[in-house]
Amino acid sequence: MHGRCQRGPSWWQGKFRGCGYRFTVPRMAILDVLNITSGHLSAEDIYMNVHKDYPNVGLTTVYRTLELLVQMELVVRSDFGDGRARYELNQGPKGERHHHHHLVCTNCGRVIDYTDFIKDEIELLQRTEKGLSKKYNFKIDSHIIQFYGLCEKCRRKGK
Amino acid sequence: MHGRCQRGPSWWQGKFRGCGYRFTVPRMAILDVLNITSGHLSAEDIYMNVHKDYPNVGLTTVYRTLELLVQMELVVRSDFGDGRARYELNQGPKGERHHHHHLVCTNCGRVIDYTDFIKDEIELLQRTEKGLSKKYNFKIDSHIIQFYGLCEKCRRKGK
DNA sequence: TTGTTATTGAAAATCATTTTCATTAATATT
DNA sequence: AATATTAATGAAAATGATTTTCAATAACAA
Repeated sequence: MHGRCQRGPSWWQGKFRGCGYRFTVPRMAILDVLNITSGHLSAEDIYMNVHKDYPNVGLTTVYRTLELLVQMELVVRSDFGDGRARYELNQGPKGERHHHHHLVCTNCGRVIDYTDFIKDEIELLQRTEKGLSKKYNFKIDSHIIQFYGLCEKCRRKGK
Repeated sequence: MHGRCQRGPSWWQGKFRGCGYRFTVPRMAILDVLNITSGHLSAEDIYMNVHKDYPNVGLTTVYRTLELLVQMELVVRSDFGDGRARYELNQGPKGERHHHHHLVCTNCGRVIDYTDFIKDEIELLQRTEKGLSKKYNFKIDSHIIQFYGLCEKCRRKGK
């Protein structure tokens, strides 16, 4: 690959230092896992991945770091209704934010990100948000849109 | 009031019997609480309310009954991200279903139901669902739309 | 190199929810 | 109405994700 990645260890380090936090080995390891692995990882998933290379990083630290990363808006936490939170990086390697919503399979738990149709949704959301803000004097900061159903595989299995 | 209520003990009893379930005192008490109290109650909330009149109904039974009611589609379970599930009756006293979405205050936890803009949303959702179903061969059964932010009160307090 | 203090890991605590299991009670049957 | 059947119940224990506690460690400024 040519060129260098705009994100990665040194960028993260700067971000941490800038916020007054220390850039520690466990924190880097956790960010690495999130960066390399695609998908929606649970704290346990992340812990197990980190554990391969850094067996002395504890689960507690994973939770604490994730909390910090969410607060720093480097990571997004989602809840798909299976009793455990899921985490994913908020930004791609170039820093672009992939605003997306989720399709969640209620049978196998698979989560599909989709960015299609987002445009229409955004438009509706903006209208709705404007209307709701006015009517209820409610300041909207964020929203959740999720679809639940059966994924291709589980449909075929006739669940 | 004139006329009689289309919903209530005897109707519920019929529904239960029809499904092959017994209509017990705890189940009636729990439905009563859900019927009388408006809003989004946690299992604990319901337990405490039931407990006033029926001190020997246990929390376990509340959980079990709620699970049953959700499965019977008499009750809707929601998750507002505070670590406990919330429950509300799916139908008003006349049997009408109030399809609504939620505004959740991230400061005080207040939840506002809204039915405005639902028409637009439904339309968009149908389009989106159709598109997503086709593209990902995903059979969509349900969706969640929730807005998070600050309610009027909390805004004034300058949170 | 050293001091300061944020960060860490292990173990214990928390908290909502679920499971277990012996007892009770709703309903069908007599 | 009395009895039998078995679904439903309640108390206590178990579960499982997440949080807290606290003494030890390590990042980084001086």
